Amino acid sequence: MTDHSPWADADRIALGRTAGGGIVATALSSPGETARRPITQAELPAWVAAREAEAERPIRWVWPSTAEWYPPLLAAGVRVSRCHDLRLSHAILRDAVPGAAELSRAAQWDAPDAEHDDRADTLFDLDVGPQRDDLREVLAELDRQDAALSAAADPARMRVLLAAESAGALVAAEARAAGVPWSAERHAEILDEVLGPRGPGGVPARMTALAARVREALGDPLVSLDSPPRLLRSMRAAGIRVESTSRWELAEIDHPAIAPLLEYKKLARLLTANGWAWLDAWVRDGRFRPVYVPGGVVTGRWASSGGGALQLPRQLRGALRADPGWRIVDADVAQLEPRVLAAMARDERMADAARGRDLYDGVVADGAVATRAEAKIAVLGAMYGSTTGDAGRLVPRLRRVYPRAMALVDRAAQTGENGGVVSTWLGRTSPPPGEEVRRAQARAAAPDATAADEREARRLARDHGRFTRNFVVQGTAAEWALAWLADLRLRLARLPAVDPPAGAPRSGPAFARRAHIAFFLHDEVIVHAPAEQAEAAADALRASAEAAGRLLFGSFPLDFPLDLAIGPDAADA
DNA sequence: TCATTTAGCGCG
DNA sequence: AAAGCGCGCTAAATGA
Repeated sequence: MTDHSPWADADRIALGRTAGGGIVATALSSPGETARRPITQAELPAWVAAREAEAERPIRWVWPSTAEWYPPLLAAGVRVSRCHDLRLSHAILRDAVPGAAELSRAAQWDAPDAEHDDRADTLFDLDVGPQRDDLREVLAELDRQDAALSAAADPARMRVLLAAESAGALVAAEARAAGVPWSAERHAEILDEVLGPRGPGGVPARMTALAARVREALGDPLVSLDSPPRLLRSMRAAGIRVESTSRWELAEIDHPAIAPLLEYKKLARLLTANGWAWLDAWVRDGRFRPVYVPGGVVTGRWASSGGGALQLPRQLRGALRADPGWRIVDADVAQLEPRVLAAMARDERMADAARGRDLYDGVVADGAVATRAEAKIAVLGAMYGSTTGDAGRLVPRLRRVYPRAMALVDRAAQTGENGGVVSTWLGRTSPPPGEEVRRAQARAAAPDATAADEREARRLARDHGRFTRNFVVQGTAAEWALAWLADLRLRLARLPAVDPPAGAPRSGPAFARRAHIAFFLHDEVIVHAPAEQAEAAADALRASAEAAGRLLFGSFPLDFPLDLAIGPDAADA
């Protein structure tokens, strides 16, 4: 490089706004700011793309919020390689670094992202944006975060966490822009097959028929099956002794009304949650576009808002359909959470049980329990804090065989029960016990406390202990998954662009021209890939899983095997 | 009448 | 009515 452009040399480029609302970029290198430039809204995508192209090493774009700043770039076909999401990083550092008082005071960073409107051409909603989008504030917050990072318990791990969290935000925006390839035709077929044709008022014929059978069996020709209180009264009148109308309780009952009622509930659920109305509202042009909310769960998992992206019933998986000439490459990690637990605890015996096979089979082979089903109950029970029933009986046997892993979750539970804070492998911290817990403790400690007060306080403390027990595992699993996604998106981005099918529009998001992440759900990734890149995408998924394990846990001998399938070409299906 | 809570069930 | 963690969504019930 002869030219030494400050932009090409920059480690980070921060984006913000001037007092007048214009966009301004600054180049940041280790000594400080090296260049500043105003950019119009219209030229921003091309300018960003040019910086990405000329950079000597990957640029990290620093911006207030990926959810607000990235979608317009994606709409213009521009991707970035890395970013630092100030809002997401703020939330992590604020809670994880005890001395980060300045971050706590900068409360404007606690406000949620503005809803991005796909149709609007404004970058964001101005009543949320200006205060933290102001470039001076962006740079001030970045300074605060850099300082907090240095003060973190383990700055190196925290740096990985912030990078992973930010990369996740990029994936969320990209996956939404790409959409899940979804066959509305196939979805409607499934609805027709399962629910039957829609009768008067839009009520499916099979539901009407089942409801009639239930009412007949109850001897109550008018009862509404959709109202739990009325249904409960009607069932009791018919001599059925139940406390609720939930499925798990009804399943125990022997009565002619039960079978059709359970079937009715199943259909009603499909109709209301993912029926024709859902199809209408959420599927357009062959794509389902859920709104992902990175960092939306306290543990660091993503949440979603709208469309129920995280609850798509297995029943409808058949509607997930690749474009002609493309393939669905679907991968999920087998037993992610117990694997992560084994690695965190450095429990080599548990890692041995997991390596190269189904972890539950390994637990059986270790003689801890007799069957795979028991192993699953025991392992989940250990991570969730079960104390009764089968799990209560089986968990102690696990404690003898995997003392290190069990000690880790037991300690996390004890800390939470005592009102303490626990943290994930990379350093995300659990929220302290809430108001309700503290009030109950205070009541139980008062001189006039009753036995009931004390029981209530202990119950709430144990509830919080189960939460912190699970937090360390669920949260670290979320970190592993973010690392997997982050590495995967960069690998996929290196695949060559393919020509769109003849007649297809040649413009549009550049990433739709190659294999890309189309869906993510805690431990599962769906890649939509041109047929000729399907194998490369599968290799990338596996290589990224391997890389994520090494990034978090170094040389600890544990693998993260994927259940991976390449779907059929649409034409074969 | 509208806003909030509850019951129930889908996902990991 | 959950035991045993974390979510979102819908319709009905309840509260204001």
